[in-house]
Amino acid sequence: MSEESEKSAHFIDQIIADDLSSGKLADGLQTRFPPEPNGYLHLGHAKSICLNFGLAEKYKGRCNLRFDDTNPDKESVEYIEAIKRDIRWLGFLPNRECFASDYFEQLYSWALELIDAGKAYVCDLNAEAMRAYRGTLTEPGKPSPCRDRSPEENRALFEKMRAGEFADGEKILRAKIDMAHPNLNMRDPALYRIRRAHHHHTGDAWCIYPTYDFTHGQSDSLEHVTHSLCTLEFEDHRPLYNWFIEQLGIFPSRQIEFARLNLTYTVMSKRRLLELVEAGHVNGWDDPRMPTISGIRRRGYTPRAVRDFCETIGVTKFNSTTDIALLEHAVRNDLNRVAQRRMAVFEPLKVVLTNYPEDQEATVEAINNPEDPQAGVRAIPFTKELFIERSDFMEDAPKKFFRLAPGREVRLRYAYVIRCDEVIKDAAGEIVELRCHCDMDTLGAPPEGRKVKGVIHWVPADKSKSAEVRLFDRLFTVERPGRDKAVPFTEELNPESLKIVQAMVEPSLLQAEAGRSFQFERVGYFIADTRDSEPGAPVFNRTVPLRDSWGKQKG
RNA sequence: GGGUCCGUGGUGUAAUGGUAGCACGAGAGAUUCUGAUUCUCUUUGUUGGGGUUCGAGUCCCUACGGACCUGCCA
Repeated sequence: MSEESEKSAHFIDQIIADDLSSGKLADGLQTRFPPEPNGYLHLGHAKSICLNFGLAEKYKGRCNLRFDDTNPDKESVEYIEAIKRDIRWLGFLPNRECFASDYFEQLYSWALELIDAGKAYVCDLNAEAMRAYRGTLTEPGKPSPCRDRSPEENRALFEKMRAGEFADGEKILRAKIDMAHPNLNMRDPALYRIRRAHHHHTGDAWCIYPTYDFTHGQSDSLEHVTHSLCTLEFEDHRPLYNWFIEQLGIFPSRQIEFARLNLTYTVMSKRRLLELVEAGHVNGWDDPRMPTISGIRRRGYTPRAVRDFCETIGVTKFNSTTDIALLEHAVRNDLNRVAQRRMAVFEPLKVVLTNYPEDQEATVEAINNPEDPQAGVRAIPFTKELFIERSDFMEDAPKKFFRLAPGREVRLRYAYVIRCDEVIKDAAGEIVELRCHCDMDTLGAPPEGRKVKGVIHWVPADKSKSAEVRLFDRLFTVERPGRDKAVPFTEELNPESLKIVQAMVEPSLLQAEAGRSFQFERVGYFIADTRDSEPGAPVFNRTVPLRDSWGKQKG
C-alpha cells in the first residue's frame, strides 16, 4: 500500500523525481512497457512491468502497453493475448494499448524526410556484403558504393521498395551517419528491409518493415514517453535513439537503461525458453517449471508475491544474478497469510488405534488458517485406522526425533496423542502397520503429567482419497545454466525437476476448486492445477516446500 | 591495439563527501497442537594501488575483474 514511500528510491526513480520537481515534465510522467509479441512474458518482464507501471502509479503518470511488432516473421496474436493476460494478472492496467505497427505510415514519411535531407540512402549491398563493409570492433568500416546516391534517386528507389518492385532482401534503406564510428550501431544502420510477410496487425499492407532502431524511439516520441526504460544491452543504441529524435526534431523521450533480471537455476531469455518448449523439455510455455509468468501462475505463485519480489530486487545498472531463494521467500510469505491449511500424506503408513472404538462416526475440528481467523474451521473424519507419513516413524529414533517411535508418543494434529506399542512387518521385513494406543483424554487438551513435543499430520484410512500431486524442483542442476558456452544449456537440465506422485488427502480436498492454493501442513504450498484438474478430481502442483530445519539438519 | 557500462557480506540492495544499514540465506536460542509461522541473537562486505579532502563506499587517476556491442532480431 504505502510501502513505496518507505523504500529508498532507485536511480531511475530519482531521475524522475528530479525531472518532476524541476518542472521538466509538463504533462507528467509517461512510461511504456514495450514487449515484442514473439514469446511469453517471463520474470524478467515482470521486473520491467513493475518498474514501468509502478513508477506511473507512484507519480500519477501513465504507462502504455505497446507491442513492438516490427518483425512479422516471429510474431503472432497468440503471444499478444498471452501478454495482455499476464499483465492483467499482475494487476496492472495499461493507460493505452498501442502497436508500433500503427505508426508505420508516419515512420515511412519520416524515412522520406531523412532521405530528402541526405541523411538516408537506399543500399544494394546484400547482408553478407554489408557485414564486410561494416568493419569490426577494432577497425573502421568502409562506405557502401551506394552511399552517395542523390536524394532524388533515393526517394524514387525507396518508393519502389514500398511498391513492391524489388525482391525480398534486394535493397535496404540505411541511415547515413559515420562508417568509422566506434559504436557499430552508428555505421549506417539499417532502417527498412524488404520482407513479404503477413503481419498479424497490418495484414499485407506492407512489404517493407522498419527496424527496431528506426521504430522504437519514434514510437516513444509519438506517445510522448518521457522516460523510456530498457535493459542494459540497449545502451549502445542510445546514441542512435537520440540521433533520430534530433534529426527529426520530434518529442525528446529519454532512454535509461537498467540491468535485466537473472535468477539462479533457471534461464531467462526468450530464445532459450522457446527452445525448451519446442524441444519438448517442458510441457509448453505455462509449464509450472518455467520462469514465465504463465508458468509460475500455474505453479501457484501469486501476483502479490511477484510484485513483492520485484520490489525486493531493486533496480540498478549492476549485472547481477538473484538467488531464487528470494523469490521463494516472497511466495511463502504471501501464501502463509492467505492459504488455507489441509492435510495430505505422501507416503502412507497405516496406524491402527487399538483402543479406539470400531465404528465410531467421529470428526475433529481443524483450523483453516491460523494466520487468518476469518478462514474458520472444518471437520475431518477421525477413525480407528489412519495413515501417517512413513518418514514420521523411526524404529531406532535418535533423541532429537520428535515424532513417532516404539514406546514414544506423538500428537496427531488437531486430534489425540498416540503411543506406538507395536510394529508390524511383512515377510520382507518391511514395516506395514503400527499399532498404537490413543489417549482419549487429549483431544484439545494437553496430556496428563508429560509433555509431547511432536505433532504429525495424518488422514483417516478409509475416508481419505488419492490425488495426483506434481512435485516440482529446480529446472536446472547448476546455478547459472549456459554459463559455460561449451556445454549446451539443455544438458544442464535437472532430470528430476518433475515427479508425479499420488497422495492420500483429507476428503474436503476433493472439492478443491482449480486455482486455489493450500498449505499441506508440514509439507508445503500446493495449488489445484488450472489445466488438469477435473471436478471432484483435483491435480495438485507443489508451489514451494515449507522451510524445513529438520530435513536440513539430517542432510 | 576499439567503444560503452558496471564492481558494497554467500546473494540482492541502501548509504546522494560525515556512525557501512536492510532483506534473503546460513548458524544459535525462545515460543509453538505445523521441526512452519513469529521473536531474539550471531556471522560475513566497500576489488587492489595512488591522489583530492579535516573526513572518501561516494570525487579524480590507475590497475584488475565482469557485462554488452561486428542481425536486413528486439
